[in-house]
Amino acid sequence: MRAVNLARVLAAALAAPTPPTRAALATATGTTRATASRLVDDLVAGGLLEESAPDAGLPRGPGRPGTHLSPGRGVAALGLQVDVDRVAAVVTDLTGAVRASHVTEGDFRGSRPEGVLGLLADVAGRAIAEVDATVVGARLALPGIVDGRGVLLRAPNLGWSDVAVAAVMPPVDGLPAPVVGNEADLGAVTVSYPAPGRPGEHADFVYLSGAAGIGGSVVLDGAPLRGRHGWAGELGHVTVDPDGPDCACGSTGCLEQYAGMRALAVAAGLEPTARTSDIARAARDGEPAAAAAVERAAEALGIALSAVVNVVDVPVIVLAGHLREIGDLVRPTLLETLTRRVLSARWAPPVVEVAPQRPLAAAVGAAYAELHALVADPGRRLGRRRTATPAG
Amino acid sequence: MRAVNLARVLAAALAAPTPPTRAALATATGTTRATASRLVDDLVAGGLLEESAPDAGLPRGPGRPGTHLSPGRGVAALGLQVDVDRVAAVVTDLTGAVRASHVTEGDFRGSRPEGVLGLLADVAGRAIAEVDATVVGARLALPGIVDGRGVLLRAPNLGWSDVAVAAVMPPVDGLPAPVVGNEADLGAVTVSYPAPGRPGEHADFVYLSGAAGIGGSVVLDGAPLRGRHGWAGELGHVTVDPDGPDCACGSTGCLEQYAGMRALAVAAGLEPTARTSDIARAARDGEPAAAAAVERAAEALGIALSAVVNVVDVPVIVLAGHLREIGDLVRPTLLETLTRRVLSARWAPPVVEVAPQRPLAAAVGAAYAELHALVADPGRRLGRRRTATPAG
DNA sequence: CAGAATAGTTTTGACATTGAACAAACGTGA
DNA sequence: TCACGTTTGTTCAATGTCAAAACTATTCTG
Repeated sequence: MRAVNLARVLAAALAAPTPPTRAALATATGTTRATASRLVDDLVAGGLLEESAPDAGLPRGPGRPGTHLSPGRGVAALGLQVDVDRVAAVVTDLTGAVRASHVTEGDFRGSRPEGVLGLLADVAGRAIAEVDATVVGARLALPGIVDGRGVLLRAPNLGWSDVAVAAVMPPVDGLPAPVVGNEADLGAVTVSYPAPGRPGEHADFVYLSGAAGIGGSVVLDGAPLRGRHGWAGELGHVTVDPDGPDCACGSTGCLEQYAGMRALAVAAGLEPTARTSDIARAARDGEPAAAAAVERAAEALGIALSAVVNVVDVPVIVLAGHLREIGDLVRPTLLETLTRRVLSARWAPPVVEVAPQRPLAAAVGAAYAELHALVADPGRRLGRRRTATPAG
Repeated sequence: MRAVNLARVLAAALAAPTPPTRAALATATGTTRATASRLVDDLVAGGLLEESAPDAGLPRGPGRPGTHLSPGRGVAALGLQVDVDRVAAVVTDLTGAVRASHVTEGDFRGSRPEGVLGLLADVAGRAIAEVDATVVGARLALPGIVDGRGVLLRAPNLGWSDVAVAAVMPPVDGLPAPVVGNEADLGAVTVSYPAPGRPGEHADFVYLSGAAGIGGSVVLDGAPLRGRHGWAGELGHVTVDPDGPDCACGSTGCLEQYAGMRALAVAAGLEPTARTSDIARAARDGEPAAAAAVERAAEALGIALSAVVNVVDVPVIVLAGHLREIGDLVRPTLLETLTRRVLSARWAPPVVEVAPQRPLAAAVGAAYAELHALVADPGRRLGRRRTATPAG
């Protein structure tokens, strides 16, 4: 099927670390130069790829130099994000460049969805207006449990329940309503793919995103594990100690009660709304309460994550969100706990990393995810382009 | 691509609950009757499908009756299994019928791999000799951690480490060395597929296999979750209580220390080698120690499994192996614990089931898995069959 | 027994891929 | 400087698969 090959060629072009030639794509996809060339022509005509001038200092040798192909800058996607303290919209093209970015801050705890999603549509409209590219889709990252049909079932920190985004959010610039996804799942996309379609350093890892609560995503082979209903990755409520403190979810001893920002602040003897940087500073300064709180969080993280690694065999942990700031503080104890409690640690030592600094990671990941949907089926956008029949 | 359609037609034929006709396969796969018919012809010629007489009491109506297609009985696979107390070999064909089955009992704790694998080759040879079908492959289920290249890294209850099966096991009847897999992963195959290629009641579930230790497999979309190295599903060593009893693995409070058969027997006040049925009987008879042990196991299972469900969103639990026999005893507490500790329980109530009684489930699942590999790529077996060109 | 309905086959045409040949563009070395 | 090798990209005929439609076969219905 042509659609399959089209997708494979485009994927190979985006995955290449440096702009490849038609011939390179042919060998990468396993087809002949003839077919690869024809497919590339269609992709260029559709704006998904661009022929870049061979000016750059790329490696040269004998033979005819090829024309190098870069991701097209004419197609882009809209990524949206709602947090407890801001709404944001970014527009990203196939090169991964953030072409526009708008944020509105606020306090959205216990807010009404109508108002917040109205604000979101506002920043989204402004972001799109700035960009000279066709926006192929929109995706929204929400800090909560989302069902398969675009309904947010529950976002505890926003205080939202059963929000049908498509029905509540005003339409943006003629685009269809955004696809809705989990904030951690979409944030993880920016780690598995530093740019759309370009694989990053890790393809298998656990992404732990500390925000108001603790969200997680298990990434396997570059794709977030979804599970039966798409609710996989709820690491915040894994039981760390069955006799531990009560949690708002109705259980006891959940990870969030040890490593959640609020719990951490209280245990450190600070205001419940203290910022993570304050907790980190106090711990680094040797304040006993803060240091003990961080240590306890590290061990709790180790217990919860060892369960994850035992069950899904993903020995790389990426700490993101607010957990980035205490990453180096928790790493030693976390690693030690993992090594002790993970059965396969002997053969695959656990790795703990801090996510690269990336503003609005969830929104950017949402845009990438939407672009990935395009890359998986380029034929849809190019249409049934028939072979150029000479008029006659 | 023709290979893809060939696989789709065969998969549809196997998935159908009742022998479908060519026309039914055409609509099921979305192709036209013409193509489906041609592909079916090739599959019948290759022995992968059989035209069954339309004698049976299948639904009849107006129109020309079609010829119904059943899985071919001419191709089969060899499934092997090594436990602490037996080795077994089964030969299964595409209909799912066990055509031959041989078992040799023994005590293989702390055994030497050479001897046991020799016994295994022996029963395998006898099983193959009985069957009049071409055996397309062999797969071996082992109770331990297996790497991607057919090496058993560690099977604690057998006492084996770093066993390269292909190098140690004598060849069986000219077959290539068996593919090696985890016992729980392969046992789970028989639950997701009651017959090769035929989807069962659940496509997403956690399979918990109690043998000497506790093995597990997380099945998503019919396929066991493999993870980065293929070691996913090690549920036996998920931490239930960080302050719990020491485990042989070096950690503390592992699930195996509560729900493993040995731990259960000791907690019930019986011999460490007591049979599960004895424990179950004692608990049912109201012996306090036994009842308390089972209750403790149920809660431990609930804590460990709630972590699994939170992380991978698979709300169906299937208890297999020795856990089958205490299934009804642990179910109430297990369900209650899951409901309390699983965040999404409100929207998807957990389900706990007992696996259907199936002798040598792991070996049968191993054979099925090998047949699935064939179904995924039927072209490999059929060869480059060219269109029937009339001689001339 | 005519007609409707469904199953399966044959034929024809469209289309994508392959393979080979060919033109284009560059470096190398005599 | 110029022939030669080398690599890129395109063109063209051949091949194979699928889709659409027409056609045959076989049953049930009235």
